[in-house]
Amino acid sequence: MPKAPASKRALKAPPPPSRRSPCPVACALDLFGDRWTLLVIRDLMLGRSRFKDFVSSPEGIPTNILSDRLERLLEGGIVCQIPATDGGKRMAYELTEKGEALRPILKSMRDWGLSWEAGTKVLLQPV
Amino acid sequence: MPKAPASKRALKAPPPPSRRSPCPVACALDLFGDRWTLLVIRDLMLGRSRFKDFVSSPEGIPTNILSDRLERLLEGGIVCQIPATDGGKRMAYELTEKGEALRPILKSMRDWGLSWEAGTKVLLQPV
DNA sequence: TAATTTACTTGCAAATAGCAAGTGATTCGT
DNA sequence: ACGAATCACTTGCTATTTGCAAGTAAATTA
Repeated sequence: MPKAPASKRALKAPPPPSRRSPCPVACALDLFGDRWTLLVIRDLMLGRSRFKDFVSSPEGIPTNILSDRLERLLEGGIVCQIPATDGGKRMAYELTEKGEALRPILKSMRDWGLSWEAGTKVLLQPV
Repeated sequence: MPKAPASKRALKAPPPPSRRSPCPVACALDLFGDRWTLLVIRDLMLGRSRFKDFVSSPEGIPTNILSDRLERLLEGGIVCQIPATDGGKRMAYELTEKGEALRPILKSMRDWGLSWEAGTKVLLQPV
């Protein structure tokens, strides 16, 4: 088996009920308002599901950050773990219904970037 | 006049063309992938336009962070400055067309939060 | 014109990010 | 079945960023 999930000491996850406000946007940003989380979710939406897949995305997320973000996404109910399809003992990550519901956000971000940021283009293809 | 805009030393803005990848999502996150920027944009979309308005939003953004974020948004072409409507000498911030184009992102984030995060509710009303 | 408000800056401690180098299971190749 | 490679992480360390509290100076108000 792989090692136990990310320890609490490595990169601290904030105690869950410390919302800055009841605003739905603020609350969403408490969950994924950082430079990396939505890129992992992007990868999941394109069918990537394994730790190594996220690591090998073009942005090069550091592995300790990835561990922390996956842990937060699990705690937030946005992803879950399932047995990998290769029949082995390793696990894969998958979006929950709550995570799938983020798709319009990612789509509108992609559209905005393509429209307003010169030189951007879709490079990752669905699996 | 108020003091000159935020200095470069206070909180460093990254050299513009250091994109992590040409992905439109990654590029968008380079501009507003943090806990505060989209809250300022939310306020702007609701008609707030002055420094003090952003400071008095319920999340309580620290003023040094706000200065830094406004500076980045100006550099990124997402906001601009215009004379405040009160006829005085002070300036107000306003979304550019590029900034206005972020509206679908904010809307989908609000909808997601309202649907999936218990206890969230719209609290800020348009001016 | 004195007091208040606005729009910031500065200094500092604490938290977070990110790099490089492990570590120990699992899987692959032969 | 055994060694080598891969996978999914953790650890240690430094650099950067955050966020609080306390200024500061111009603009506005009384």
